[in-house]
Amino acid sequence: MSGRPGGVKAVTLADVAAAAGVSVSAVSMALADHPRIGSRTKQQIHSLAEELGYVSNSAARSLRSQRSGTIALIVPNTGQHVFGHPYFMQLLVGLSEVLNARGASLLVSTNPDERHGVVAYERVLRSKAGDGAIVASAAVDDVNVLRLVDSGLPVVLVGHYPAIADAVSVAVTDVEGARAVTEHLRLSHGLKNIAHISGPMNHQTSIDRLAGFRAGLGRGAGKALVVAGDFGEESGRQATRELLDKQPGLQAIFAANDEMAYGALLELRSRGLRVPGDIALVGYDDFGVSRLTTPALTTVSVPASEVGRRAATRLLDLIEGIAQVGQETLPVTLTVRESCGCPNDT
Amino acid sequence: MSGRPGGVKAVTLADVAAAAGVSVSAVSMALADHPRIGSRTKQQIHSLAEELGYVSNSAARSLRSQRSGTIALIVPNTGQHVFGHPYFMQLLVGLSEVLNARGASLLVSTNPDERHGVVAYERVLRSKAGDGAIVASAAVDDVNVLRLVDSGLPVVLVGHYPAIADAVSVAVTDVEGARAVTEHLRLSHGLKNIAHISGPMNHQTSIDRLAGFRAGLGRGAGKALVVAGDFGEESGRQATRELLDKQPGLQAIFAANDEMAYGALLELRSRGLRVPGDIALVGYDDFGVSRLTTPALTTVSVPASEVGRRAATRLLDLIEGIAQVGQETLPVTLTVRESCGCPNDT
DNA sequence: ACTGCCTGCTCAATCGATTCAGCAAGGAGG
DNA sequence: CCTCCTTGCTGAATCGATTGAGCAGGCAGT
Repeated sequence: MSGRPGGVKAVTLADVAAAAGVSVSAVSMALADHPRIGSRTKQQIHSLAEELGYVSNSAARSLRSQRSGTIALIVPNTGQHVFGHPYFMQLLVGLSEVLNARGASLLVSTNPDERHGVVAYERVLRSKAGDGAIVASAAVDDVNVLRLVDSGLPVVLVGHYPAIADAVSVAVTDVEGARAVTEHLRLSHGLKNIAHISGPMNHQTSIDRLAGFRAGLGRGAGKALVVAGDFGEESGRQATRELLDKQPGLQAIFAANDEMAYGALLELRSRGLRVPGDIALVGYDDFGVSRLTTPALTTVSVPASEVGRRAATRLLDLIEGIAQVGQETLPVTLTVRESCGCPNDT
Repeated sequence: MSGRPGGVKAVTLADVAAAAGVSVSAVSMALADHPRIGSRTKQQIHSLAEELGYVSNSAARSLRSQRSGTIALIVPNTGQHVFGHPYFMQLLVGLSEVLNARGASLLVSTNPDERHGVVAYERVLRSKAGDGAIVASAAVDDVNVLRLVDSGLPVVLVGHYPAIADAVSVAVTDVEGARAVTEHLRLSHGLKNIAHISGPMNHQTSIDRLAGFRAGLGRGAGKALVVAGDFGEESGRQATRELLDKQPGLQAIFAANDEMAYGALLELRSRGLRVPGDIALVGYDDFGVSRLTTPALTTVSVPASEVGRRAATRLLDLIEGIAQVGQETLPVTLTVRESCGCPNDT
C-alpha cells in the first residue's frame, strides 16, 4: 500500500511479526506451514508477508538449516576453457532446467588459473556454499576428485572415472560411439588406413574414444595411426599435418571431437585434398559446429544436455537422502552427414 | 597430523580457537589480519587453521557481514535460451574471469519458464543471495529491470536501455556496426536493394541494428526491406523465403545475427542461388558460426567477453562503493570474410 | 471437579563469524 | 610511586531464521 522508495531496506521475519502482532517464531512456522499454527493466523501472516515483500534471507536460512539450496558446478579449469566449449553450454542447459524446476540455484566454480587445481574444489567443499557438487571435465588422475568424493559431500561426476568406480556418475557410451563411427568408415565405406586424432590422454573421454576406435578397426584393418591433440581446432590441424606426412595411404581421419575435425578439414582443404573424395573425415560431439561445415561433418551426437539433466536430478536426490546406484551411462548416436562419404540429404 | 576420515565434519573458528588455546575472537581477528593481534599469535593461528583445513562458513560470514561475495547473473529467460546462444558463453567467459580474479562467485539465475518474468529478479533482489546483479538480454519494455535498478541494489545492465538512461550499463556500438556493414555492402560492393532480417523488436539490440541498417543505406539506396526474425536459424530461413518472394531484384541480405544469416544461407543455397555471386549475405556477432560456413560469413565482431569483463568490473566496483558513470559503450568491428563478395584470403 | 490432551502460540537456544567495548599486563613519563 | 598509554587478548552482542521445549486455555472423559 505505502509506496516504497528506492532504499534497500530488508524486510525480516521480525518486521512481519511486528505487523502481525505475533512472535517471530509464529511467522516462521506459519510460512513453513507448520500444523501447530492456526489456519486463520497463517492466512493473515501469508498475506502480510506478501504485502511487505518479505523474502527469507538466504544467509540466515543457510546458516541455521545447514543447507544452502545451491549446488555447485565445479570445473577444474579456467572460465575461458569452460564457456569456450559448447559442451558446457549443453551441460548447463540441462543442469539449469532441473535446478530451476526444483528450486535450487547454480553456483559456477571455475579456477582462477591453471595452477590452482585445488581451489575450485576446496572453495565449495569447505565453505558449505553448496549442498553438493557436480564435477565436470576433470582429468582422470586428478586426486582432488577422489578427495571430494571421499569427503562425504554429495557429488555427482560427469563422465567415467574408473579410479573411483563407486562414485555416483553420469557418462555416455563413448567406447561404443567411437566404435560405431569407426566401423561405419570401415564397413559402410570400405576404408582402410584410418587414423585417429585423440584428445588429451589424461581425460577419460579421450581414452574411451581411442579404445572405441581400436575396437572399431577390428583386425586386419591396416595400421592404427594415432596422434594426440588437445580438443582445440588448431591441434586438429597440427595433428593432420603430422598424419599426412607420416601416412601416405591415409583414407580416413576420425577426430575425437568436432573442433579438431574442423581443424583437420582446414588443413586438408589447404593441401587441396577433397573431403570426403580423397580423405573421409568424421568428428565427435555434434554441438553445432559439425552442422555448419562444408561438407557437413559426420559425427557422434552426445546428449550433453540430457547428461546435465540426469546429473542434476541425481545430485538433488542424493542431497535429499535418496540413495543412488553408481554409474549411469547414456547412449550416444551416430549422426551421418557428408564428410564420411555418404550422400548429402539436406 | 591425525588422518581425517570420510565424514563431513566442518572445521569452525571454535575448533581452531580450541587448538590454539585462544578465543574465537582472536582467531577471527588473526585471520583478518587485525593489527591488535600479536604477530606471533597470528603466525600460529594461520598455520593451525591451514593444518586443520579451516574454511570460513560462507553462510555465517554472509549473515554477519551482510555481504555474500557473490554476484548474480540474471537472465529473464529459460536456461535453454541462455546457454543455447554463444553470446552468453562469451559473456560468461568475461564475467568469470573478473569474478575469479577478485574472489567473487557467480550465481546464475535463469527463469523456470517464460511466464514468471519476475521470479529471476526477485529471488536475487530480496534474498540477499547476491551483492549485486548483472542483467542481460532483457526486453526493452521489461518493467522489472526498472524496478531492480530503482531498488538501490547494485545493478549493471548489459546493453542499452534508453528507458533507464541513468543506470550503469555496458553496451556495444550496435548502430555504428550495423551502419558500417551496410555501407560496406552499398559502397564497397555497390549493391542496391539490400534487405535486413531483424531480431525481435522488443530488444534494443534489434532496434539499434535496424537503425544502423537504415542509416547505412543513406538515401537513394533503393527500398529498405525489413523482415523480423527471432535470432534463431530457422527464422532466418523463413525470413529469407519471404524476402525472395517479395523482392525480385534483391542483391544483398544483412541478418541481425549470424545464426539467422546461416538460416538465410541454407535457404539461398537450396534455391540454387550462389553467395555472394547472386546475393551477398552478411551477419552480425561473430561467435564462431560465421567462421565455419561456406562461404565464410562477413559479419560484425561483438566483443562479448570484453563486455562481460567490463560489466563484472564495474559491478564489483559499484558494490565497493566506487561511483560509476552511467553508460559505457564498447566498439564493434567489421570483420570482412567472403560472403559479402570480398576475395577469400584464408 | 479433576486429570489428560489437544490447540496455538511464545521463549530461548542455536547455526558460525564478526566486532566493539573492555580488561590485564607492561612500559613510559612525571 | 602513581597515572596514562599501548599492546594483546577476551566477552558478549549481533546478523536472521529455525526449532524443540514450554505454557495457557479449552474441551472431553470419568
